[in-house]
Amino acid sequence: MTAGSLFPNTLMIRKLETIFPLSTEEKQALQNLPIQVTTLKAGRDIVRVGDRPSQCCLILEGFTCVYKLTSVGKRQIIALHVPGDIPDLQSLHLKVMDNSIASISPCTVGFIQHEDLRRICERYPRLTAAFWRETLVDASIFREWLLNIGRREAYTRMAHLLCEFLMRLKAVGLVEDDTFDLPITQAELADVIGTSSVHVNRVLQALRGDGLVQTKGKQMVVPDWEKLKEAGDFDPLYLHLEEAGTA
Amino acid sequence: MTAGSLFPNTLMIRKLETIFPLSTEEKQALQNLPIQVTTLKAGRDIVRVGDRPSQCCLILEGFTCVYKLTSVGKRQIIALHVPGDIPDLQSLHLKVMDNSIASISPCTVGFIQHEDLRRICERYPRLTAAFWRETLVDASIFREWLLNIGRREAYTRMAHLLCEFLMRLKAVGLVEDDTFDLPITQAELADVIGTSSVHVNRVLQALRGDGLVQTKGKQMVVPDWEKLKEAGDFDPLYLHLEEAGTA
DNA sequence: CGAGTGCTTGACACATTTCAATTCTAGTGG
DNA sequence: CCACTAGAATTGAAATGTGTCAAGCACTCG
Repeated sequence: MTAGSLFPNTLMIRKLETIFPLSTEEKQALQNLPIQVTTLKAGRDIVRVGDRPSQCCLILEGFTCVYKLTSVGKRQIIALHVPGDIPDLQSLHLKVMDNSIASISPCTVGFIQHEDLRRICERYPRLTAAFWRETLVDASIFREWLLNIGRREAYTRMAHLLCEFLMRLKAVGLVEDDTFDLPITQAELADVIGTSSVHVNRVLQALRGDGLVQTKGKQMVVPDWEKLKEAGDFDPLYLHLEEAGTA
Repeated sequence: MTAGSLFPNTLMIRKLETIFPLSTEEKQALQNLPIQVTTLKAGRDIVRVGDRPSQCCLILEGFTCVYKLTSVGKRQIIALHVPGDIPDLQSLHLKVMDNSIASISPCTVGFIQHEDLRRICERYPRLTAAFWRETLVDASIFREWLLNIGRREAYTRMAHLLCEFLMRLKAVGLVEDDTFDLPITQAELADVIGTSSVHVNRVLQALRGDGLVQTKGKQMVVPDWEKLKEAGDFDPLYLHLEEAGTA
């Protein structure tokens, strides 16, 4: 699963291209973007609240999360990002970070300078649109998470999250036989769905008991996609994957 | 409070201009945007999930909300919008609406065709940036709401919401003497902060009892901003108002 | 003045949190 | 290769925030 090892930017190109085909020139421009690749252990901050970054961070391998803290130290994970995502693309236009970003699993990430991104956006307006759209899909996921956390109970929330993960990982080729890696701790899952880790544990047991998921260590198996979808009240519309290629 | 009555677009221009000054040409282009103005009663849908709009909706007067429904009919309000906002700007790049938008109070709204917006974005890249930024601020608010709903209890959530409202309404000149109109039902407030209307009622009583807000009908008075801020665990960073004009 | 809608209140049910202890697991160094 | 250990998962029991139900009250508007 060493996605995009030859050219780190390939992952990003493939993803942007699912929206509308890119010209050779546009692809070339993306391919030539200078990118500085780094590896990280799990649980390391990549960007912090209050930072004024001059670069964006492209996930190449592993998982990262966007999180915020309450003044009493409670953590809410706002978003999970998988290879191909740019979790702080917003920083291109919002000077100060209003959230932190951390690695959840060991990660490879690449940093791209804002100025370089701005340059190719100026030259290729369609790339601007593509990047803009990326941030809009992120926002759409936030909206669904708000519904999920605000109006569904923990069992459903968790099922919903698993559905989303399955679909998003499938989209980047990280699912085989309804099985995917979920290198994330129960305490972290709790921070995602806004409950306690104890409750996450119980909810996962219930889901397993109902035959909706099986766990093999860090691996998740979804034996019955339709059943999980129903349990999670899941409609993939908000991921805006369908409309890809319909430009 | 008939904001922007002469030229409906003026409101939008004023808001975009808080980010960086616009050239006469850019302002002219915005001013000339064809816009179709309509008035609405409270509680009317403006756009619905599944729609594929060919226009965006600019709020001129009144309040609107973005909402989503659970399959069992529970509603979560994802966002509240005030005059000057464009709640479905996302539709410029996401074909299918993943949420609905409704008026909360009687409203005046203006519709702007996507093609017109696209045209001036092509011609004036800085306007693209400005619109993009608008959607990024929306997303930032989603993030804060996720923290709010996921990790704070109802009392704090409500205080936080009031803080946000006060600041956002101040930014568009709709606050006088720490007083602002909140033409929104308790049931709707419940849908905003993800609780029941009964609980909203009790929480509001508690806030009043603690001297954090006073209510005069539909009006809200905030006698002690610092105290409310603390009660709401509120830090305005996420609204990205400060950095305006620092271009 | 009636009617409807929104607000308020009380009592009870229940999902979820918190605390605390125990078991399991993976990674480390000897 | 095994003992050791820190972190993660699991379990139980009690505390609590919040939802639900149901009824009464109070506006507002025609």
